[in-house]
Amino acid sequence: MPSPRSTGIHKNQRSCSASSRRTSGAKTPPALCRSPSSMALASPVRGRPTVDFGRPLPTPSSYATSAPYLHPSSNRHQMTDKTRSDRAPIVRFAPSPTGFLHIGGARTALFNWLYAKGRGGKMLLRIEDTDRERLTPAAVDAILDGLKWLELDWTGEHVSQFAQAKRHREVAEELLARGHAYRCYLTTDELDAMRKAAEAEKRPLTIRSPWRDRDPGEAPKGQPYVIRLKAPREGETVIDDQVQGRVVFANKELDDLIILRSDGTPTYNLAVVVDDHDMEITHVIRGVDHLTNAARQAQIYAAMGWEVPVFAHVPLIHGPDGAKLSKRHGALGIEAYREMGYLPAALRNYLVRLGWSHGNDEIMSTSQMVDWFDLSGIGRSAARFDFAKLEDLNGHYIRATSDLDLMKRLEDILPFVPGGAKIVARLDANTRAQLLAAIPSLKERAKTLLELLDGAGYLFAERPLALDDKAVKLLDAEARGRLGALLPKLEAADHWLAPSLEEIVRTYAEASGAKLGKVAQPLRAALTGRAVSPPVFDVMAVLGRDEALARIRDQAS
RNA sequence: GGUCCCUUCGUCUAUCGGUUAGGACGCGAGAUUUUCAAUCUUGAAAGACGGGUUCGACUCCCGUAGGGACCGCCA
Repeated sequence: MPSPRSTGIHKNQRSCSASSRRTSGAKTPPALCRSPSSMALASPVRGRPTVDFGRPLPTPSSYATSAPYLHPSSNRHQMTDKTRSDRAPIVRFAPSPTGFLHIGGARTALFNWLYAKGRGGKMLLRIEDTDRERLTPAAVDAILDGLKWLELDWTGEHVSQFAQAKRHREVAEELLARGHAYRCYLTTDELDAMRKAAEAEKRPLTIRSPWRDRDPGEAPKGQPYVIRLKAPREGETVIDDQVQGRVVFANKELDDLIILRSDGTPTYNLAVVVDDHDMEITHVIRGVDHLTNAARQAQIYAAMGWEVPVFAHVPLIHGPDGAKLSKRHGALGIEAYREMGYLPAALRNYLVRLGWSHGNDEIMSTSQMVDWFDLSGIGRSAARFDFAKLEDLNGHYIRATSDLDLMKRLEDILPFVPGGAKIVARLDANTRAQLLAAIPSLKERAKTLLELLDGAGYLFAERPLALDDKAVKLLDAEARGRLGALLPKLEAADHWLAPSLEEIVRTYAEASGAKLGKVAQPLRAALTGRAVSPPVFDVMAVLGRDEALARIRDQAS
């Protein structure tokens, strides 16, 4: 649905209407649109009415009832919200180190980074490594390298979630002590049986542990247990999401999530909540695949009486066929894009426009992105990855990059690209200077650094040149004869520069009654071994007098 | 299956309930041209479907269809 999100005003009108389900509107302080609809639903515990447990809860562990009722006409909600949105945001990028940094993660990081940068805030980096079995140490480096290559910086050192396990356990214990959690002695066998039964009866599985209300004294001594959150069974948990709008979950659909495993380690949802709270994260910007987690996390926040951060769940990136990004498509590590010859600025530009827009702006500098980026510009539908558009953008950025910078990028990727090692071996002061001189004409026609390198192939070719099929066709007897006639004129050139060489060739072509193409194409074939290349006069100039003449001589008759 | 989300040219998207529905990529044609690009001009190309609300709906509501996410002692 093309939802009206261009102006915060409109969105607010929408969200404040009684019929609307959505309450987002990041362009204006969220508080402004909270007034009638969400105020009444708001949990009065804290300023932010993100968690709503609706009607009074049956259990003593009721979260909402412990706090004093706040009359909707009070402006405290707005005050609190205002305070928060005026504060510089602290966001985080929190990848799990199970593999490389993929394209979706890169965009999430970008969005976080832009949001923080544009508001004087900061982005923190947290590695979600609580699952020790799936942890790959190399993955942490891959992620760090990927972010660095994309030029997305973060504040301070990256932190390990696992390192906080003790703190997570403390919070679980605190929840237990305060009656917001319980020890559950359900065995995996019992759990499996419940799953199978649910499947057989074709009813949804919602785990209802009998230990929730059992006397802890009945607990079997020495038997392993997990700690589950005593989640509310009635009412609703609502996420006021800056992208997804107001998303309501019926509490009866959510089961008591495990917060501490039987081995005493914290689970993801607990760890995330504790860390986000401790790191004073104000805005959680992540993929929609975490939307249901947000509901569960909101329950933990509520149980602890902590302030819930602003949530923004961004849609996922799909492959070209509309299905989830797989390894066959673009689910490559970010380093793969580097090795395919894409520029970080181009990738950033491409990624920022995937799911987010600023009017009709397509090509934008990083500082413009920082100025313009806003949560309200993010759409709700998934976007497909389109290499053609990325290539186009990359071409723009290649042309806009200075020759020296391009040279540097080229040398950076040379060790990784096919055939790169050979070029590296031949790079010396002389060839490097030649390459640099060739870049202006090369970058005009390259969409990736790889294409640029391919175009530079003539520089590193050795005599006698190998000719491709089209070049062979170009160099027929007539053409070779022309080259023979042209050769002495070129040898007599006063200056070996493109304009003077062009002058000589044009004069010859006119005198011999041939179209310029009839001379230029054979020249190109002789000089580069191909039918396609940068302008021949530039090629000659870059090659230098001796090499160019020698190559022509090789083919002339 | 349950819960939640989504649906404008092939793709990314714009659109304050009133527009000949705009832009970008890609595709076609032309100009330019020593090739290929680049550049310029130009063409084709979209509101999933069905109801409602309204003087008026791509826009708001409901339904249908299609797509996606989640449903672990993974993150």
